[in-house]
Amino acid sequence: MKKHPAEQLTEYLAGQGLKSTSQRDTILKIFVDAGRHLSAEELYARVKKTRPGIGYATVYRTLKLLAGAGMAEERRFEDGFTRYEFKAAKGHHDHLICTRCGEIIEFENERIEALQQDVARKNRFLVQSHKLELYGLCAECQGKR
Amino acid sequence: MKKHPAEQLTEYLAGQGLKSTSQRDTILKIFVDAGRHLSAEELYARVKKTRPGIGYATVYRTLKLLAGAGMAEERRFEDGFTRYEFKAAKGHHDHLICTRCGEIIEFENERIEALQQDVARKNRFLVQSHKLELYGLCAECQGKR
DNA sequence: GTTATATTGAAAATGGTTATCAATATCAAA
DNA sequence: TTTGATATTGATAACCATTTTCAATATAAC
Repeated sequence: MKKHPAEQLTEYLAGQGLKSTSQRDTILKIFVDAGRHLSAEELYARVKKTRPGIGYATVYRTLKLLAGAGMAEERRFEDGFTRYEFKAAKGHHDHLICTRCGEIIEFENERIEALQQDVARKNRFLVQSHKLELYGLCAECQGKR
Repeated sequence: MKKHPAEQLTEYLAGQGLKSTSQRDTILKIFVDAGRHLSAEELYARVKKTRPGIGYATVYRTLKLLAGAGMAEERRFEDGFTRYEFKAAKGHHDHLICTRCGEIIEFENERIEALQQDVARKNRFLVQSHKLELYGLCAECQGKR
């Protein structure tokens, strides 16, 4: 019984004593519809098309808010850009990142996850989160020299 | 038959038509001696103690130079800081990062590496490099609530 | 030594992100 | 529904790590 992102946000805001605004609803909708791995700038560009009045700062603020609400995840890739990913109920996944065209492919591998736990255990380390990124060339870009 | 970092750098510079300077030698020495995972700022602070005359920009420039020479590796962790790691001949390794005290533990696991290749193969992806970071609490910090 | 040019240090510039602040919108209470 | 306390917004300034600029200086080849 999954809730729509919109109500999820509304409930979060109410619970925190924060207010619902049309800006937040708009940004969330565009963020969710856009798919994943958007930078603040990319999101801002899309938001502008629908609601030119919305400011840069509001996009940043909303992204932080969503991250706080557990609805978005902040990730820094090696290219130096911070991207946000809509966080549905689905489990953790990692990324293949094409260094040529920028394509990002998601994957999951529970055997890798299990081995990570082994490593952590050996180091008496309690894992809270992890990040695995494989950088290289996607199938298409391998042909392009 | 491994070369000293100093000569390694000298050879690289000569090969590129660049010049050896006392600043570069000093920064390299301090960087190598300091151990790993230094931010530019941390390195600058250490350099200042020995050679107060050396400027901020020169430290940044030298770090980039070393990265270009394959003697240093640039890494962006989730805390937002870029750190540099001296890159000896030793193989690739990954990191356990304590979110409380900042400690960074290195590890290697060839089974994980092998599984990564499997994942890449399935996606027809050619891996050039990768990054695996486990964030959590180190043994010491687990006790500290 | 001369000379061409790479390098340096200081300061200004850059670029992504965050803080400031007056104007405005939201929501609960009256 | 009007009011009032306060959260939010948009524009802009501020931040901060990193990079660039530029005149002065050091280096390496001649």
